[in-house]
Amino acid sequence: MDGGVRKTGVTSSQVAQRAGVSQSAVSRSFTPGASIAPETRAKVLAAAKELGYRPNAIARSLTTNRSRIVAVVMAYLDNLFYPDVLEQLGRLLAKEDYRLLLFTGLADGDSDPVFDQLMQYRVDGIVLASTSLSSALSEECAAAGIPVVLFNRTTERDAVSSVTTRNREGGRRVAEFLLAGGHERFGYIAGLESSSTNRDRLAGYREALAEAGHTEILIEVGNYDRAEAQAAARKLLTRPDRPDALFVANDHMAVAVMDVARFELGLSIPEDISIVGYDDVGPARWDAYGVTSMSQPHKRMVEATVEILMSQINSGEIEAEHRVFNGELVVRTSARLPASGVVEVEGRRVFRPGR
Amino acid sequence: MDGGVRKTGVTSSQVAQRAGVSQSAVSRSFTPGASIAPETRAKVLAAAKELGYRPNAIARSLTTNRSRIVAVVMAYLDNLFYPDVLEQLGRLLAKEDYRLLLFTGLADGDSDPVFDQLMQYRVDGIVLASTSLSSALSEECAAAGIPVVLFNRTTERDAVSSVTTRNREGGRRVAEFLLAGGHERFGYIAGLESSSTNRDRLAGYREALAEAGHTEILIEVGNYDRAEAQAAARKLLTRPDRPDALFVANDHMAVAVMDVARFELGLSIPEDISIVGYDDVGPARWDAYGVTSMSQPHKRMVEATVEILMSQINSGEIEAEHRVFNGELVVRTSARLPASGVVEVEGRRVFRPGR
DNA sequence: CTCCATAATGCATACGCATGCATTACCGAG
DNA sequence: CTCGGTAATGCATGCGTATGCATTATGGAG
Repeated sequence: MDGGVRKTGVTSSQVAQRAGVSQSAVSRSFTPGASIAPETRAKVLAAAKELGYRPNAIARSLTTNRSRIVAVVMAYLDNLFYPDVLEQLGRLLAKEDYRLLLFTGLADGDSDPVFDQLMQYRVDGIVLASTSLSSALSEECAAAGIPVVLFNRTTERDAVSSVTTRNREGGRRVAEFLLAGGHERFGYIAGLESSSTNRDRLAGYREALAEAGHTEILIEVGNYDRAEAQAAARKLLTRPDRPDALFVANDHMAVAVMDVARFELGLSIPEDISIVGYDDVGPARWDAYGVTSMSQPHKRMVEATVEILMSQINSGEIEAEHRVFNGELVVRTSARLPASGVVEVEGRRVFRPGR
Repeated sequence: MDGGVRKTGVTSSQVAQRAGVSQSAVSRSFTPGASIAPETRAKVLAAAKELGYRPNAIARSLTTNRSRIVAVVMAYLDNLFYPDVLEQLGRLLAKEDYRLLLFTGLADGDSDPVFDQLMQYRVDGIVLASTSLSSALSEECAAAGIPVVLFNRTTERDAVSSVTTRNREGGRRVAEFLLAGGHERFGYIAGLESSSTNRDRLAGYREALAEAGHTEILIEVGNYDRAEAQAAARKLLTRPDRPDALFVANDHMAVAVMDVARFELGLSIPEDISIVGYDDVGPARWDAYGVTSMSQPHKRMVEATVEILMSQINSGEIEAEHRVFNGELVVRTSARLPASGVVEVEGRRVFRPGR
């Protein structure tokens, strides 16, 4: 089970010998801004090329105490929102000369199980997408000087930064849209109930509905899972008092719900029921669904995430920073249109209720 | 731009001092199978816990010459096939106590740009999904003793293992299915033309059609991209001699094509045109699409990938291994049914032409 | 032509851990 | 009671790089 003899690579000393210089000179040749004569550097680079030398990032990390690796913990990869985020995250981190160590395959909620792994690799930063971290571990990170950014989740704890959108306002906006559309019976298909994102969206939705006199919301839980969302939809949509307006906590579940509504239950959308989702993710935009959905500006969110990381890594100051973005209700065909409030902005139809 | 003073973590020497033992003893306490007295180990672990010690994986890598990191290079994350693969890859690697370093955001074709990065981190293995590697670099890996596995691509080069399905046979099967359905005019929407996967699928398709006397295939190129595939579909489907049978190189493009066919061109599927895809990926199974598609057993493919990696890492023998799996044509509603050959297997309807 | 400031280079060491080797402790057999 | 064998432990060193410090080379000013 272990006979592997990995050939040890070319070292800086070997290059040094070849080039007739010291190991230090080799090191400096690969360090931007180091004090090294151009011709020496040229000699070194030539020798390095001949030998196929590449600096050993592992050894470098040992001395610099910087790994140039950012850990990303991500769940729900079957929700295209996250692969999108992942791809851009990888791109931006690469631009900053950082690598991305991915941890996946665990559920939402607590990332504690993988925490040891992260720490062992002395990552320079941590991004937790669609998941959170226990209070004890957050503080351990802060103590160790490792910046942590929650993506699309929040927590009240300090020392942990976050990047989110105004989910409460988003929920309100959805309610206003559905109310303006003249709907009467409101439903909600929840994500993971413990997630801040889900709680806030529901809170805003409920709030705005209550202000309009609608205090009853039919709720089922989908846990951000396609199959569970479909089961929830079956329950909700076969009731005698079936809602005529349904807010689904994200698009990943919304398209699943639409499949059930249309193909299992034979409902017409939006004639029989209006459906509004969240995220404005790929499939929601596809013609077969055309989900009316609260968009999240994920590009800017990822940019903010990387900005926070880089700033904290470079300054060494771990001060929790909370970036909150605005969403926009993108209007498509999955929900009845209100008489007014739908406007065209930058090629998209969005809902902006008049004041 | 750099004032960060990362607090250096707790070291094994500190733990040793605390526990009143040597640094070696601490190291051995964390090394399974090492010679260490149970009570000594207990003392060490206690001290380690008090101090919050975690072995430094970076330093360990330096001495063991093993990073326990596998690099994964992956393109097309917007095609759910790949996130699926990624998730499982992460899961299986974690089970083997390996970490996953992700490189993404680059196009199909050549992974050379990120190659330096990989090598600098002395990864123990490399998985190239939906992309390939130049011949020179492949050999460099082999020379360095780093196993490389191509996932869903092949190459004639030695020293590089691969995991694929029988794409040629898959293409044939699709052709047979469409022929059995009585179609007359055949089209193909290609993926990236330089990819082995695309070439093989088309070759099999063309071969089987030719055997049946159909030598003309209308071909447009979609490059595995949604927008390009839709543009290709518009061209192909507005021709006067529009095909009545269309094979699309993967499902990611197939659903895009269906959207164009149905919602832009008002075609009925499968009445006006039959569409067959490849991969049997998430959206293809959704009721709104119901794509008839060649499935790829991605779970087993990922398992094989990890098996190859582990075997080569542990043995140190880098001998190219090629694992080839069989697909199955899963029959849904996007293509006209043939009179015979569709059978029910394990809850799925598949096409298995009689001999 | 001399002298000094600066750039370039080498030397030596540290980073945190694993591991071969030597040493010590321990236990059972004779 | 002695001896040999094994388990447990410590010591010392190496892994490949970065970097502070000392030293040497260089070039320009006076």
